[in-house]
Amino acid sequence: MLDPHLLRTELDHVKKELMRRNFVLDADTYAALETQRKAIQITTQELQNQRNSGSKLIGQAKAKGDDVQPLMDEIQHLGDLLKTAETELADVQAKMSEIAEGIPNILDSSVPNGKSEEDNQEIYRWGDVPAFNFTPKDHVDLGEKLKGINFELGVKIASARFVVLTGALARLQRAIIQLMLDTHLNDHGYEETYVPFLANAESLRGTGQLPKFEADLFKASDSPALYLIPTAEVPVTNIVRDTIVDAKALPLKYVCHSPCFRSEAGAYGRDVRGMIRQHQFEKVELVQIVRPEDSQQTHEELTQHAENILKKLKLPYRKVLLCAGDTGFSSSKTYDLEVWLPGQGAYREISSCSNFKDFQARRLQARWRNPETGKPELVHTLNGSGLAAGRTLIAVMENYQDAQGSVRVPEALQPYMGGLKVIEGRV
RNA sequence: GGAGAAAUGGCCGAGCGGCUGAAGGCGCUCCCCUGCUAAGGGAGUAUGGGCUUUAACUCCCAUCGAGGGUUCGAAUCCCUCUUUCUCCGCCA
Repeated sequence: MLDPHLLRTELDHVKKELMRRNFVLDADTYAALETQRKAIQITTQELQNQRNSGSKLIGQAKAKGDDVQPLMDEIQHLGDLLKTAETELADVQAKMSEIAEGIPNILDSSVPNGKSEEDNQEIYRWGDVPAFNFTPKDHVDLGEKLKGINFELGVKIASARFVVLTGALARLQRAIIQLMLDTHLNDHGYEETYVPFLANAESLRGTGQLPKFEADLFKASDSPALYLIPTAEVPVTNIVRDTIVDAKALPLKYVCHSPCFRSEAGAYGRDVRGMIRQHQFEKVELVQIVRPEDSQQTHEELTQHAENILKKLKLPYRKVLLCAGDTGFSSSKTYDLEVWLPGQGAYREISSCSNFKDFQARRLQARWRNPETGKPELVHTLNGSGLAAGRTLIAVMENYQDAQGSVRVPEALQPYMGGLKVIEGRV
């Protein structure tokens, strides 16, 4: 959510900023509501004031034993007026917050203009794209040959966009997750967390998935309303909802492995082959809660932490700064890390690292006590995949394949595979 | 799942329908005092909004788990919900 103060005082500026996202803010409607709100709030509070002071007089008169009836007659009628005013006020406020909750974050000034992924800005590439003296297979063919990835079983047990992993490949995914967790714990100083995989509406509202993107979620229960988490960002960031964090405790650095569930409602026909786009996938998520002045720097560091995993696995990737049109609703600035997939001959997203600044914090009422002002102030929140485990598995398979269709185990993963160096096809 | 009890500031804890945004204690901050320490004395110590076309102060409004209701007036009375605790049952 944006600062209501900003919406009040610099509405035109906000509108102009949001144009970069192709988001059209109905400023006139909002401004009209704001004018109404102000007027109604003033009358409401004036009425409340009259009632309060009148009631106080009655109390005092009663204590003295005076006749109270005339006073009571005087303020009795206020009740109805107040009720009307209060209802009207609540109504206007509800309308305003409905609009406000649907407004995306203002982009950082460093975010380039652009409409779609094509306008994203490549920052740099890392690693050498492997040269094969044979035609590299994609992970679907490799997985079939290695008898470790089975999409038919996913369909049988659940539906399309689910998968069953077995044997060494299932273990390889777990090894990848272990490597990531250990790296973030030991090298990057994160704290491991274990969280609910179902989240309530309030939590999802806090991180920005609700109310606007309910269609992307799986709802698991109606009362209470619970949703399968689309990312660990939701439960982990909500750790600080409605809290005032001690300044000395910042930054909070959490790492969390979790499954993620996405309905992929808008993705019919996209990435139907393979496990690029699944309803359920594993991810290791990094979340940081920081002082506002630190978030810019933290964003760079957090992205670096995700990159370090790719480097440990020696997977070629590129770092991309998302353009205005491709940056997510809650984010002010996002770097994507895209890993090279030989099977597709393309770079594909494997991590997304975002600085939300105070956008989520305001929805979450996540604050810290600034020692300089002594006042509670909003924190900044950031997160990034470090990394998506399913896609990492794919990337390892495709980049480490040989002509026989076997997959070498990257050195960094061998300790987690009981020393196994090569995954070979089996009968 | 059944029965009962409870929910008040950073924490503990009081609170008869009116003078209670809230006693008292602890903690914390500042000041005073005493070589140091300990002890002692004094003052202060919730959040959000009205609120910006200077800001601060004063002022006004809201908030005692949440939401409704009764009333001129609710922390206090009534209803619903949530959560926590105790006992029973069930369970990895």
